[in-house]
Amino acid sequence: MEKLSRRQAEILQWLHRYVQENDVPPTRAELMQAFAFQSPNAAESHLRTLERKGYLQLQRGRARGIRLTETVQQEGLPLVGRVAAGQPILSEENLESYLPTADRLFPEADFLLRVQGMSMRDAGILDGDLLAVQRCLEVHNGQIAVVRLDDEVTVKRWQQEGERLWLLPENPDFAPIEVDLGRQALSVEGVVVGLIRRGGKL
Amino acid sequence: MEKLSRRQAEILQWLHRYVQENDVPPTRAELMQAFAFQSPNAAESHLRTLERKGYLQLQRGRARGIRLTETVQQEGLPLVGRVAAGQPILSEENLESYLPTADRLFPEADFLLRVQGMSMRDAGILDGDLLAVQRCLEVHNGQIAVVRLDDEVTVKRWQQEGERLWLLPENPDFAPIEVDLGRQALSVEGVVVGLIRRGGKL
DNA sequence: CATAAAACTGTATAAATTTACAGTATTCGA
DNA sequence: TCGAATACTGTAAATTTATACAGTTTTATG
Repeated sequence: MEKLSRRQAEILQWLHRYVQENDVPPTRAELMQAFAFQSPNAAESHLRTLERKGYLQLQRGRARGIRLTETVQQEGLPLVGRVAAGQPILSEENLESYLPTADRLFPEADFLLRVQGMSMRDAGILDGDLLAVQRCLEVHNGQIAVVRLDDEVTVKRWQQEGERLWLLPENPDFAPIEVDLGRQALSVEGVVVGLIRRGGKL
Repeated sequence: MEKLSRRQAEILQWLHRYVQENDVPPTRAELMQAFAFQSPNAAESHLRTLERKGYLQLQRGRARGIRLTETVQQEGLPLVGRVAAGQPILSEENLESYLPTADRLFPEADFLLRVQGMSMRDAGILDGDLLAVQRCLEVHNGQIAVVRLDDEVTVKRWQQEGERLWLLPENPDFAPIEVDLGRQALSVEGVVVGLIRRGGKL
């Protein structure tokens, strides 16, 4: 979406608050008053600009016919299922669905990942759970990380000492993975900041 | 709130849908068209009636100045923390806070309960987790139930054979609880239908 | 530096919208 | 059965609102 000038962003923000508070979008005159414009056309042209840039939609010939575009209102989080080899984790192929409103519960999260397997059982992470993941470059010891190793995405607890990294499962049936960061390619997809479990198997 | 006639309810419902779909309340003329009235005053007087009965608020002299009263729109779920003895689980005293939008993730749930203790660890339920609970009267074997026993609220897996009930923890460090339904008072608060875990200890 | 876009003033008017007034027929509770 | 409330028709302003047109000044941007 095309970038907004400072003034335009200011006006868009005001529009949001106005609708929030009044349940009705404002008129040109009201926008004019709020910003102390001397002309209704100042309001009009700002609205036209915001429409052109895709932030709202004007319904011609209707009083207060201003529709704020969805994307600005609430986003939700994309849900990543089975991760295809070689694909970026948030690519179309991996997108299983989309949970609206999930971003409200986990404001820091960037996406949700469906857990496969029981290797983190003792950390309270079961097969089928959805992990809220925040993208990041660095992981601190003790955090649970989502990493890609040999084109496989895995969730493990991070334990690093210099170049030596252990990816620790939380289940005695699984063995820790040892990684030499100097030799092996490993990419960090993010850290786990939350969990959602839904439905039947409970 | 004063009762609505069939026609009035019909109109209120239409108003709700209209706002939902258009982000703007309708004009008298639009309401008139939708119901095939021959006069805008039919719309006007219906709106006045609905206002008098408290279902909406008309902003005089403003185009589309119709505010629908915030009906108890089940937005979000109440979060129950420590449950006080003798109090109904959803009473004011027990309400810790309120998670807006959580109802979207767990449509069947009636409230959230903060878990205390590790007795359900092996079911992936850890101390501090939030359980989405659906109120119900009956629990089936194998479901995880929220029950009140001797004025204490506890979360356990349900295993019943006739009058004999076992409340099974999912952690070898805890002992099962045996209940004789004929003798002991036990009230079912609901069954677990989901789980939310947030933040740091991950 | 030229040119476009941004950010306005100022005026005017057509169209949209609210809202008052004057009725009629029907239903419903007391 | 009587009055009030419901559910409308029909008309006509008064007011609100959108929006076109004609400008000016400032700020980015290639």
